[in-house]
Amino acid sequence: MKRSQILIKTQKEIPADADSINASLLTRGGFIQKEMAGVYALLPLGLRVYRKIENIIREEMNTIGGQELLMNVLQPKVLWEESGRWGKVADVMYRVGTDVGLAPTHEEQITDIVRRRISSYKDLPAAYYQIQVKFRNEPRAKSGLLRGREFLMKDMYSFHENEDDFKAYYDKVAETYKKIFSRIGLETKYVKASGGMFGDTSNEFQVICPTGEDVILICEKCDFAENTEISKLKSGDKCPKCGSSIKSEKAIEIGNIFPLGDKYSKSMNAKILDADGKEVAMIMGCYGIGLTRVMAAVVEVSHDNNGIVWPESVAPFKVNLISLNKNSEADKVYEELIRRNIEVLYDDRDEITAGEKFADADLIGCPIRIIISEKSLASGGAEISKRGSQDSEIIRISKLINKLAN
RNA sequence: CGGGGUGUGGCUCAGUUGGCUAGAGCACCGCGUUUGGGACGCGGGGGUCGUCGGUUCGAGUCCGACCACCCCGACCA
Repeated sequence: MKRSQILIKTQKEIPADADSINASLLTRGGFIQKEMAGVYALLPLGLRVYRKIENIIREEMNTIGGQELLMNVLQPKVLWEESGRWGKVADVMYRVGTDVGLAPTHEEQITDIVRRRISSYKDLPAAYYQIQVKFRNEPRAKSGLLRGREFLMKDMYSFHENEDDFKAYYDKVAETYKKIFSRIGLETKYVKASGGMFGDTSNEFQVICPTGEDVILICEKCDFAENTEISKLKSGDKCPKCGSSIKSEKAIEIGNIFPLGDKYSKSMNAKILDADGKEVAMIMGCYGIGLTRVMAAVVEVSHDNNGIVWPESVAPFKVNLISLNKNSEADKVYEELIRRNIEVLYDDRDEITAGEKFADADLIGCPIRIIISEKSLASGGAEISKRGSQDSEIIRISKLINKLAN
């Protein structure tokens, strides 16, 4: 993609209403545009990052047998009355007229879909997921993409004939979540937490970060971790698992998995016949990842004074190619990269000073920067450097493409 | 939803005790000079000063209501 053709308008100034690092850098870099509190549009650059995250999640969900489907934003009141949540979630659910609401989550609808199609233990276990927009009327939206009123989420729901089967799948999902976040470049803690809307305990995936809203207690040695909202421990206590010291850390919750038991299957009459011909309520679990929140979390933990430092797996482009002094060599390299399917953002703009191109490249944060200029050509080729590193080297143009291809 | 703060070109802001054609920087358009860390000169375009009402000879400026955004709290599937 040529820089002169893509809709990016970087800005030097921090937006007056940017309340967080992610809002500031993503806005300045041209990834997002705020429309109102908690509502952001993904611009072409932001959408590219979002798609990378989405594809990683989709791939991993498919690997553990998740079947993708797409449910609805508009939710009928009658369904939510069945589960008894129409009144309960009134605060977070946007209403459209008197009988319709905008979906903040989809337990009701997935249960409705499954109960009308599955009536035998032979069809279980099963897991269904979607990647879709959610609406939650947050009393106070804040922190850019971290707490929005409209946001993108992957939510999966699993159905089982018994608790044991559910538990095995739950653990499998937890493992897969770890893998997903690690592929995205985020190190997570697996944290015991309250069930929030559902009342039971749940497990959260937290990224330790000073700008996080949550406070978690973690063991310095082992993997013990609890959210302070449910923990009886405090910083300095002994770890109940290994006896080491517990410390508290601020963190961002990017994923949350819940055992739902038979809460929805019972209230909504989602039953199957088991092997003995006995009618039982299905056991359910639900598993969420906030995609836009993940995007924000990456920025919160991976940036420097000059801008974002994207992990390669979710970077909008792998390479940021910069041409100085208008030269045909850079054009040729660009064409070759495109031909070889290497994602490249080519800063081909004339009448833009070198400093401005460098500043833009740092702000946008692609992992690899290549400069082709009179100076670089005179020293033997192209200058290549990694975002976040001061080091750079000159590489012959003939070798450049192969180096980038792997 | 309680307490506080802020609303002035696309962005960041200035605007004195109310005073006549509302400013700067960035961005944008034109011409020229520049070209390895957010260049410079000259010339341009772009504004219902959040909205509505009030006070006044006169309101960006004072008063009231409302709206929006931000902060602290409550809330957070």
